[in-house]
Amino acid sequence: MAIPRYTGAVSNAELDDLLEVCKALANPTRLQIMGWLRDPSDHFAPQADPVEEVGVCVKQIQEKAGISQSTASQFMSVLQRAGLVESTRIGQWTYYRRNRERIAALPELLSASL
Amino acid sequence: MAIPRYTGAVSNAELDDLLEVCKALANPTRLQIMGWLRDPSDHFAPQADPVEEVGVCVKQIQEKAGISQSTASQFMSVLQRAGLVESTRIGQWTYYRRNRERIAALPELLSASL
DNA sequence: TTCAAGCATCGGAAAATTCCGATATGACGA
DNA sequence: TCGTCATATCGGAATTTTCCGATGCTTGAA
Repeated sequence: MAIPRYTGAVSNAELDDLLEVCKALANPTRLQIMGWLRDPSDHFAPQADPVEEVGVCVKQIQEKAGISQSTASQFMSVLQRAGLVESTRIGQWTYYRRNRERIAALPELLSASL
Repeated sequence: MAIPRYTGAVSNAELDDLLEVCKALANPTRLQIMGWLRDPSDHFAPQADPVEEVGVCVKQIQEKAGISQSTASQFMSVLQRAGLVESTRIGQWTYYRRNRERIAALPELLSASL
């Protein structure tokens, strides 16, 4: 049984975490989407449920980004797995919104890692 | 001639910049290297020139990371193009060190973009 | 000048990512 | 119950990234 060695200021889990975030953001469209989600009502048309509460549905993101439906769905999954967005299913829609806590913690994670 | 439209809080150039940073960090080895460069003397053996001043030579990084010489050189180029490290050539060695200003500015860039 | 060390670049095989259309699932309305 | 809409997932072609060995360049010592 190997004894884990203390390797620095940041745990491996945190580094893996940061890596996932970087991979998720290492795509121009996904990075843009994150920007649009900062001010949803500025970038997306009105929809059934209030944008500011639940977020933006996949269809709106797909149209805005000019990508296929399947790609839009996959992109949002990638962002969600990285913890950058949260989702709520209401009826036939899945609404995505920024994960504010997580995003607010990123600068600190960055400062601690590089 | 198209008139550029104001599209939000962050310029396209800044987004491209952030994208390059994310791409550079979206690799486990490169991310690790950035961490090692925070405390070079803790992670690398002594070398001809003082680590704290000029940085770490490619050979040390290569050995620490367990990658080939060519890969080490390429990885450092990627990090440099993203602005994350600076280099100094002294004799036969190329020393790489963190770009402190740039790294210090990252949290703000991040906060402004997502 | 010659040799070796350190680094950068080239060429390419393998792996991962991108992004699509097709298809499946569940919700809603007629 | 059917058909439609929004979304998720599957399978795969195209592109990009990864990472290597081979090669070329520059420096410093002999």
